[in-house]
Amino acid sequence: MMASKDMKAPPRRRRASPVVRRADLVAATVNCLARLGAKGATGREICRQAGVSHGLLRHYFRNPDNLLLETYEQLCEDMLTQLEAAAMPDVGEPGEALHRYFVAVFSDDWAGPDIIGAWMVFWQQARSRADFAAVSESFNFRQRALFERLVAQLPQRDAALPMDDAIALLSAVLDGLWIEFYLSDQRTPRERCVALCDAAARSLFGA
Amino acid sequence: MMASKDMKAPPRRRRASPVVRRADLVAATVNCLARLGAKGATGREICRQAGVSHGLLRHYFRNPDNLLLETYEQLCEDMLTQLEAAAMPDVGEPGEALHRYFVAVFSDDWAGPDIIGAWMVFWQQARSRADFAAVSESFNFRQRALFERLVAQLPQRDAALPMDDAIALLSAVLDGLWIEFYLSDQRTPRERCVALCDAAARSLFGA
DNA sequence: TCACTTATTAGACGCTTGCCTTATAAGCGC
DNA sequence: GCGCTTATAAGGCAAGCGTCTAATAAGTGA
Repeated sequence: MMASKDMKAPPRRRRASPVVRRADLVAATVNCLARLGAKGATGREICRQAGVSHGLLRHYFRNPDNLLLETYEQLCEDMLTQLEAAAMPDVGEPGEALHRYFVAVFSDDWAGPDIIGAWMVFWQQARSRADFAAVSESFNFRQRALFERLVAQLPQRDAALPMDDAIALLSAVLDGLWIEFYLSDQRTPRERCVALCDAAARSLFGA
Repeated sequence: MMASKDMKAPPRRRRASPVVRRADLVAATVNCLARLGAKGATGREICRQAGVSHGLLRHYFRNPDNLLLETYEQLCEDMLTQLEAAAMPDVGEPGEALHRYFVAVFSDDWAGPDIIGAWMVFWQQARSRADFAAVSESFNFRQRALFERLVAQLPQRDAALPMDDAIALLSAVLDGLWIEFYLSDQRTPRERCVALCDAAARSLFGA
C-alpha cells in the first residue's frame, strides 16, 4: 500500500508580507527578463522563478503587464537613488564626482547584462505604451538633472560648445557605451568604458 | 438553397518566386517587430501580416527563430550597403562624407521607430544566442571599418585623444543618440541628432 | 482558543502558438 | 494541352499562456 497515497501535499505556504512578496515578484521579473528576454518573461514563468503559484500574480498585480510596469518604476527608482548616492558627496577635486558617477553607471549593479537586457524591453514598451513612456520620461528628466548638477561643478572653460549640446553628447556617450558594453564586455571592458567617459568629459568640457 | 454552399473558397493562391516570398516574410517580420515587439512577432502573426498561410513559413524557413535571424542579416546588409553608398563618394570638403553618413544614419530608413525597435530585439538575442551574436559582431566590425575610413579623411589635428578612443566615442555618440531619438523624436528631433553628431566630430577630432 | 481576514494554491477554460502532415492547384517543360 | 514539380493552404495536436474561480491554510485579534 502506498503509505502516502493521497497526502494533499500542501508543499509550502509560508506567508509573507505583501511588500516582501511584491518585491520578490519584481526581482523575479528582472531575472526572467534577463534570462529569457521579453518573450520568455511570462507571468507563469515569473511566478515559477519566484517560487510561488501562478495564481499569486493576480493577487498582487492586475496582470503581467502591470507587474512589468512596476518593475520598471522600481528599477528606475533604485538606479537613480544609487547613482545619486555615489556621486553626490562633493569631496575631492571638481570632476571627481562625475567620475564616481561613471563608475556607478558601469558597476555590476547597473550595467550587468540582465539589467541592460531588461532595460531594452522597457524601452520598447515605452514606444507603444503611454504608461511606460511616462516612466521613461520621468526617469530621463531626473537623470539629466543629476547630470547637469555634476557638470556644473566643473571649472568653466571656453564655450566652444553650448552647454546643452555638451550635456546631450556626454549623455549619449554613456548610453552608447552602455550598449556597447552590453553587446560584448570582452570587446569593451568595464574599465575602458569608464576611461572613455572620462576622456569624453575632458574633451567636451575642457581638460 | 445556398447557392455557394461548399465553394472550397481557394481565396488566392498567386504563386510567387521564392526570393520574393522570402523577402515578403522578412519585411513582414520587421513590421511585426515594430508594431508588436518581440513578444508579438510570432510566426503566425508574421504570416498573417504577409498575407500568406501559416504553413508557408515552414516551407521557407526552418522555424520562426530562423526567420528572425535571416531578417537580422538582411537588415544589416541593407543598412551597411546604404550607409556606404551615402558616404563613399569622396566629394566636397573633408568631413562632408562623415556628415552625409550621419544624415543617413538618422534618415527615416534607418532610424525609423520600427527599425530601432527591431534592432533592440536583435541586440537582446545577440546576448544569448551565438548565431545572432555572430551577425552582430560582423556588422559591428564592418560598420567600424567604414567609420574609420571616413574619419581618416579628416585633417589630422593635435592628438589630444588617441585615435581609437575618439572613434569609439563618436561611435558611442551615434548609438546613444539613436536611442534617444527612438525614445522620443519630439525631445530630440532628427536634425538636432545630426547637428550633435557634427559637433561631436568637431570636438573630438578638432575643428 | 476561536473566528475572521487574506495570502496562497490549484484547477478549469478558451485561446494562441509552433510543429507536422496532408491535400490542392499554379505554373513550367514537353 | 498534359504532367511534374513545388508553392500554398489548411487542419490536427500538444503545450503554454492569461484569466478567473473556488478551495485551503496561515496569521491575527479578541
